[in-house]
Amino acid sequence: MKSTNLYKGSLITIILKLLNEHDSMYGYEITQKVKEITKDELQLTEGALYPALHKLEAQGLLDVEVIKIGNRVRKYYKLTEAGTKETVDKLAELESYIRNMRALVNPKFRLE
Amino acid sequence: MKSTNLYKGSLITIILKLLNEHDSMYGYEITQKVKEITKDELQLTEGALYPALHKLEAQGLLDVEVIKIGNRVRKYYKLTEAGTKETVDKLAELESYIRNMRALVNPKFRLE
DNA sequence: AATATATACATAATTTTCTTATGCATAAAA
DNA sequence: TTTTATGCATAAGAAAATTATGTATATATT
Repeated sequence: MKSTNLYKGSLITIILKLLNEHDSMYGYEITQKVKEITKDELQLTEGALYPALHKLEAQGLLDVEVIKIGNRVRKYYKLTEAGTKETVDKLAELESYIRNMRALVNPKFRLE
Repeated sequence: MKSTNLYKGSLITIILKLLNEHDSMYGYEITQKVKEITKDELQLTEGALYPALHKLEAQGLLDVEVIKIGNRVRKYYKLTEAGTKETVDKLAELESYIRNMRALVNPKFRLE
């Protein structure tokens, strides 16, 4: 990632959600999609992305399929069933996080 | 902090905003205020909070005043002028973060 | 034809930020 | 009187990132 500290801890959520939406993606594709959606405001760094993908795979949340494009290799990742469940949890955590941060920084959102 | 990874990197923003709103607070008071606002969903840990306060003070963003309550000590922190400016920046970063994360996880929010 | 940029993966060293554990001490409640 | 709450602090370790490299092919540019 290349941005403010706030993105620390968000990478897994981002990866899972994009895979949830696009079914199958490879690493470089994920970096480009994030750049596109955030209009260059968030740039995933390879040093963060690849280890994160490996970790998710090791946890059984992603399956990987290696494809040769000409002489080059691509690794396509997709969610496992466990990965899909985890995505739901991570998205709920994000909503909770945003709700709490809004309440903390904006008294208007401190309801009931 | 005691919660999901998402809160990583948010502590400074939280501290600055609460001090911006309350003028002067001490460490323990900040932990209680955060608990109250988030209904126990976010608990600041002392191991994170106190070093963060010391760091902000060292950076010239906070001033400290030591008060004796009976035989006990409290350290009241308040924003310096630089601290007030930094608060504005941090809040803008948070809004940007939330906007980008919303766009990433919710295709509906991907407006030009 | 040569060179720069884009595509595509990977890992190691270091830094940042936090958790967990511990320590000291007083005040209030059970 | 013993637990809980108040109030500060720091050190060891873990987690997650940044930064710096490395390898290699494909495409654009000069």
